[in-house]
Amino acid sequence: METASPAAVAPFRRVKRHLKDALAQGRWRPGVQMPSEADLVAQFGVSRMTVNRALRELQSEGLIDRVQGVGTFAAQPHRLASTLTIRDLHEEIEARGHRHHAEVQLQREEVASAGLAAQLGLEPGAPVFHTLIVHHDNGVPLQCEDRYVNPAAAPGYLQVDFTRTTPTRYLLEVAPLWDAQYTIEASRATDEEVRLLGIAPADPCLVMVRRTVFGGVPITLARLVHPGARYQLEGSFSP
Amino acid sequence: METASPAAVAPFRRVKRHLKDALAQGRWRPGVQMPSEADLVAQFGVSRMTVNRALRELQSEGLIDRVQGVGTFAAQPHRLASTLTIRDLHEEIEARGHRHHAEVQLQREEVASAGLAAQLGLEPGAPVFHTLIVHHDNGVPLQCEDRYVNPAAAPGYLQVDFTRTTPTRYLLEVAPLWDAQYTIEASRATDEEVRLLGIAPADPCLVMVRRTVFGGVPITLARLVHPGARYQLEGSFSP
DNA sequence: CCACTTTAGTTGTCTAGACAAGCTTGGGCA
DNA sequence: TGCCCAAGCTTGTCTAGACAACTAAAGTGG
Repeated sequence: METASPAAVAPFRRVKRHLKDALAQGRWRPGVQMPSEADLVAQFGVSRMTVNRALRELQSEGLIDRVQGVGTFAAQPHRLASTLTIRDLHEEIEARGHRHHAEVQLQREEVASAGLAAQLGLEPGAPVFHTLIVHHDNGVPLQCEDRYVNPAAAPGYLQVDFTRTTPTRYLLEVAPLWDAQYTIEASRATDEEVRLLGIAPADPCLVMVRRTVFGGVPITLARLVHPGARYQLEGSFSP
Repeated sequence: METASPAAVAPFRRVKRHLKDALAQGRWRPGVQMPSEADLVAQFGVSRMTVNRALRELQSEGLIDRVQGVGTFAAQPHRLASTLTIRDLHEEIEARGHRHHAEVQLQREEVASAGLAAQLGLEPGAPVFHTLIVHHDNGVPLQCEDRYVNPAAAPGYLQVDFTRTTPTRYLLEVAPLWDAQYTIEASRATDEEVRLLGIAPADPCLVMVRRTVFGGVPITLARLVHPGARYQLEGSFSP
C-alpha cells in the first residue's frame, strides 16, 4: 500500500529547490555572487557532497555559473536555449495512432558534385548514395526526404528496404552516436517535391536541412520538406 | 600504465568515456542490461560514488536508462532531443553586426476574447495587454510580433518603450524563470502582416506560436511571423 | 496450484573527511 | 613603489561506508 507518508524529499532536492525558487524571485541579479558551498552546508545542515550535487545540477541546467577558486554566480538569463524534440517521423506518426507508409522514389549510387563532395568530405566525382523517399501519414504525403549518404559511413545503405525502416533509424544503428546541425526555414518546394507531395506550387513548406557527422566524418546530408499545412514542430524551453 | 601525465583525467570521466565509447560502438544493443555499479567499481578500482556520478551524467544525457532495483540499460535512441537556440531577436541581430530597430504598431489594453482568455487563464472579458511590433534588421522587416500579455504577470507592460528593449527581454526581467511551449510551422501571413513585413501575400513565412507560463500562471501568448526568405532557425543535436 | 514470504541484487542517496587546483589578497622584501 | 609569495578562500573530485527503496526470483506453506 502507499503509505502516503511525507516521503521525505531528498536533501539535495531541498537545496536545489530553495535556490531555484530564490533565483526565480530574482534574489540574486545576474552575475551576482551566491552563497558558497560552505554557507549552504551550514544553512541546511547537510554534507558538502549534497550541496555540491544540487549546485552541479543547477549549473548543468544553466541557472548558475561556477568558477573554481572564485565562487558561484547567478547566470545571465540571455541564452534562451530551447530543446526542440525532433523524433523519427515513423515513430511520430505511429505515436499518433496513424499509419506510416514510405514510397521509395529513388535509391541509387551517384557521382558527387563538387558542392556535395565538399559537404560530405569526399573527393569530387566520388560515389555517393542518394535516396528520395516520400513519407505518408494515413496515406497523406507528409514529408519528402532527399538524402545523400557517405558510402564509407554506411556501406549497406543501398540494400536497405526503406519501406520497412527509415534512413534515420538505419543510420542510428550503423552509427549510434552522432552530431547534427540543421537549419529550418519556410520556403516553397521544388517542382518535383510539389508533385510528390501533392500540393500547390505556391504552398508554403517547412524545410529542414540537416547535416550529420560522426566522429568528425560527415555521414549524411538531408533535405526534409513538409507541407506547412500538415506539419508543425513542437518544443519547449526555459531560460 | 597511464595517468603519468600531470593533469590526470578525473576518474569519473574515465568511466564515463569508457561507457560512452562502448555505447558508440554498439557494444550493448538498446534495451540490453549494462554492467552494474558494483561491476564498474571492481573494473575501474574506484569508489561507488564515482561510478554513480558517471552513470548519472550519462543518464541525464539520455544515453542510458536506469531503474532502481533492476539495473542499467542502454537507452533506446528514440528521443532525438535537439537543442534549438532561439535567442532574443535584438541580440541575434546585433550579434550579426546589424542594426536592430523596432516599430511599435500597437500597444494597448483590450478585452480578452473567450479563446484568448482560456489560453491566458483569464475570465472572458477581462482586460489583456496587446502589442504589435515589427522588428527590422538593418531596416528590413524581419519579424512581426503579435503578443498578448497577462496584466497580472507584468503590470507595467504598457508603459515600456519597446523601441529601446524587446518584450522578451522585459518579461525576462519581470519573471526571470519561466517555461515556454511553442509550435513552428510554415504558412502564409495575414493581410496585415503582409503589409507590415512588405512581402507578397503568397510568400511562405515561418510562424512560431509561443505560450509562456511562470509557476503555472500563463504570462504571454505570442505569434512571431518571419518572412521565409529572410530568416532561418539553426540548431544542433545528438541522440 | 496458488499466494505469500524471504532473499539477493540493484539503484538512490547521504555522510564526514580528505586532497587538489584555482583565484584573491595582503604582507614582506628589495 | 613595485614585485613576489604565502594565506585563505573557493570549487572540483574522490573515498569508504552506510542505509533506504525497489525489483525479481527463489523458497515456503496452504
